[in-house]
Amino acid sequence: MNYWLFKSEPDEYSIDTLANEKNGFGRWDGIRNYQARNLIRDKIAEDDMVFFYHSSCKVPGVAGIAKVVKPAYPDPAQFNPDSKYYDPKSSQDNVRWFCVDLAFVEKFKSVVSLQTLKSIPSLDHMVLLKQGRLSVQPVTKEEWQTIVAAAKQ
DNA sequence: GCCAACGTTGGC
DNA sequence: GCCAACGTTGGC
Repeated sequence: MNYWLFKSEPDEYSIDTLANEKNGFGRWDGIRNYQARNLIRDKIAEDDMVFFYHSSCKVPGVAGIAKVVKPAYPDPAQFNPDSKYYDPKSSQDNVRWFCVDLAFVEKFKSVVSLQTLKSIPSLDHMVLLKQGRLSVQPVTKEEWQTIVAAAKQ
């Protein structure tokens, strides 16, 4: 079982949005970056655990936990001309983009802010702090446990 | 709103 | 295959 961090702008889709999904899961679509695509297509499996990160907002940071309930499948938005995620270069027999389904697990009492993450020395090498822009990224077990512990304080 | 740090595109 | 121009992300 592996750990990941997924970023979302809470104005678009927040941990509360996921928690309130009627069917109990939400589709994580709209990934249009090859590095992120390769991770979800090739590495992310059912039951993997995900930190839900809020970006581009007042207090950026980890807002809670989700879980992968369906591994990678073709993102329908790439075929939909009305979607902002439409990709004319994609086709059914040449699928470019993939999505996964996530289920809500837990919302932290308060966001573990980016500022807090930066202040924890053992997180120095986190991808989040090294490569700020990647929207889907791996988290080590140690990093996972450190951040969960910080959330419980 | 600014801007650094990327990623992508397309001419050559 | 190089690289300039452009686009995007995301913290501040």
